[in-house]
Amino acid sequence: MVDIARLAGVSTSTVSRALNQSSLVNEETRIRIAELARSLNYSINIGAKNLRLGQNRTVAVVVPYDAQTQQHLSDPFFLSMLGSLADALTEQGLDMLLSRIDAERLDTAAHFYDAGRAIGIILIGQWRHHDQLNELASRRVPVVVWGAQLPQQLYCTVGSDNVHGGFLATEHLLALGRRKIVFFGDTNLPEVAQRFEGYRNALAQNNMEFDPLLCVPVSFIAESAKEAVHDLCRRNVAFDAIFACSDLLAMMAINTLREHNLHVPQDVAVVGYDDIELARYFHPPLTTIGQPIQSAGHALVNSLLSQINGDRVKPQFLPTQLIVRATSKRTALPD
Amino acid sequence: MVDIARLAGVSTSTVSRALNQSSLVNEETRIRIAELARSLNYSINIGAKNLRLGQNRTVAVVVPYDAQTQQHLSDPFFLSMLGSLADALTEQGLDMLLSRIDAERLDTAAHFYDAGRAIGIILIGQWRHHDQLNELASRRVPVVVWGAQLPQQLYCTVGSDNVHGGFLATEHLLALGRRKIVFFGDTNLPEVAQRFEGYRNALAQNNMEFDPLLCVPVSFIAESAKEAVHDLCRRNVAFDAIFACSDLLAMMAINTLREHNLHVPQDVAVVGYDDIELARYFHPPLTTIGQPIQSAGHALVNSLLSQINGDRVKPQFLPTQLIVRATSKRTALPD
DNA sequence: GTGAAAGCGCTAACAT
DNA sequence: ATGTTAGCGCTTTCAC
Repeated sequence: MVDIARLAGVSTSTVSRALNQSSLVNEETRIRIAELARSLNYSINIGAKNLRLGQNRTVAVVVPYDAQTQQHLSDPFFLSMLGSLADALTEQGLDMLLSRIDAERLDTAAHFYDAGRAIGIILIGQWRHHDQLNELASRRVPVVVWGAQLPQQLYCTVGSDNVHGGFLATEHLLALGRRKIVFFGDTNLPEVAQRFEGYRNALAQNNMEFDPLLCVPVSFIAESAKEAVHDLCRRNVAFDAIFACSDLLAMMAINTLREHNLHVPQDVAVVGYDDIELARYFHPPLTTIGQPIQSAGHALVNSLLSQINGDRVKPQFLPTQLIVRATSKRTALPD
Repeated sequence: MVDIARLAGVSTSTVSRALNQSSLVNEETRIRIAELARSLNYSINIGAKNLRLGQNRTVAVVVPYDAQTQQHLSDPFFLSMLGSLADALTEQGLDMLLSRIDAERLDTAAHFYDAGRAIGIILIGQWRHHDQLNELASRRVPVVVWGAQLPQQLYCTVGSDNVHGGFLATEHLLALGRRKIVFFGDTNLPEVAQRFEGYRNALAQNNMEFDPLLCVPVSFIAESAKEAVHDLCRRNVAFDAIFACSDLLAMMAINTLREHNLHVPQDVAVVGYDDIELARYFHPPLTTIGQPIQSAGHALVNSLLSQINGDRVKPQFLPTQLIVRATSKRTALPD
């Protein structure tokens, strides 16, 4: 900037004002300075500007990385979420600092805020550490979490209506006449627990008893669905439907069923969760529960900004929607 | 920091030194300061530190966004790449600033560098603007591009060996006895053009003539593969194999072939490109060309760092590999 | 309309 | 081993 000032024959104050479109500066000099800056490929140093202004336009987006189950960025659902966030942040003129942290230490996400790197944190997935997130919130670190709303929650979440989603999926399978519906998911994770709650609600509403044998604790990595199916077959568990907590699990389950010579949807109907882009292209096209990813990005960013703005923000639910495709088509049931 | 200094009864210099593990500071006071800092959730302000030191540990990762074809972050391949980059950057203690830019204005990516936000740029995909990238490089903006090596290239690329990949795929199909191999891809894109070159090389090596009818300009969005297949069938073009430039295109093509009652691999063998995670889970499991994504992240980051370090860096090729699965199984050819 | 000077939070000579 | 001081690149009072 000092170079520009010298070349333009003015002081740095004037250059600063010119480059910030101040109305106090002469139109003619402003243009001269602007052109000089462009020809030198000069841009204002954002770091210095932020330091001086005590401001910042960066948001940290943090994807927890589960060392145990290895589900990190592998699920396409995350990618859609990142895309949606990138759009929403760009719209607000915010930059996105992307990072991964150990899912067991969600509290470390605060570092970006403490170190002044970011004005707030968007955490994709809440995993098992409700307590750590509460601690962040009580420290007044601006944070929004994509996940489920839990009792005694101090932090702000945005998430889809998991209970309703689980209910929709199960109700749909029941309406098809399926009676032995397997649930695939790790109920230790809050979101999955809520989907499971919806599953049980649907059963209860249809006066059906819940069979613990049919609830299989499957992590989010695809291989675990494969093993789960093998296991069910090995143990001769009778089932005529699967509700899987992610599309990836559903797809993997379908492929594994095929190995056991079980047909989808004739022998086993399958419903997934997320409605990732590939669900539509899968064979057979996958019935699933859609989450409104586009709104998700905006909702997360808006919540964060309100919070930074000092407003009290409430957890937010986004609607879920049943998308019926071929894996749950009505067919003559095998006996 | 001044607060900590006051509370610890020392000067800010001492606090600074203590927090930076300087050996000049008394062990006892260092511990006292460290504990004070922890209890106050204090972290050094990175912006100020960077300003003072004239350093920076942030790399901008830029994903061009093609307004025309809308391929932005939708391809799972990008996600793997982001994951790989996140790993490689973290390993080096670098932060990742993620953003999307208009694919027609790749030069705007330099802004992050000019504004001091990042020490360099990693661009995922080179698209159509070789010239803009050359301009960046001649301005000495540290930049590495995931893409193809082109003639008269001033910037550094890292990419898979596309020519070889295209060759492998085509050679494989020819070895299966396929004779009318359709190529799906937009040869305006350098990487695709190279895969096409490999395709033609394989044909030439087998003394086969290239039929322009069989080269279909398909963009990277899935829907275009669908239309392309419909179009081929409508025009009664005879073909017995497809080599698609991405797995997504291959999958979509397979689904569309099914609508035309064409069986994969019996009627039409299919080979994709990328080996995305879902390729293995698809039905039938997809034969494809694998790119070493894990090494890709490291290669990109290392190239960038060498460049910043002042070394001359050369474009880098990563090996491609044929992964044979079910969509190209040897079968009795229909006549 | 423009310039001089102070200060954002930090570190590194240079003292002591 | 610790304190003093200057300055990183910028913006913004306060003068003129």
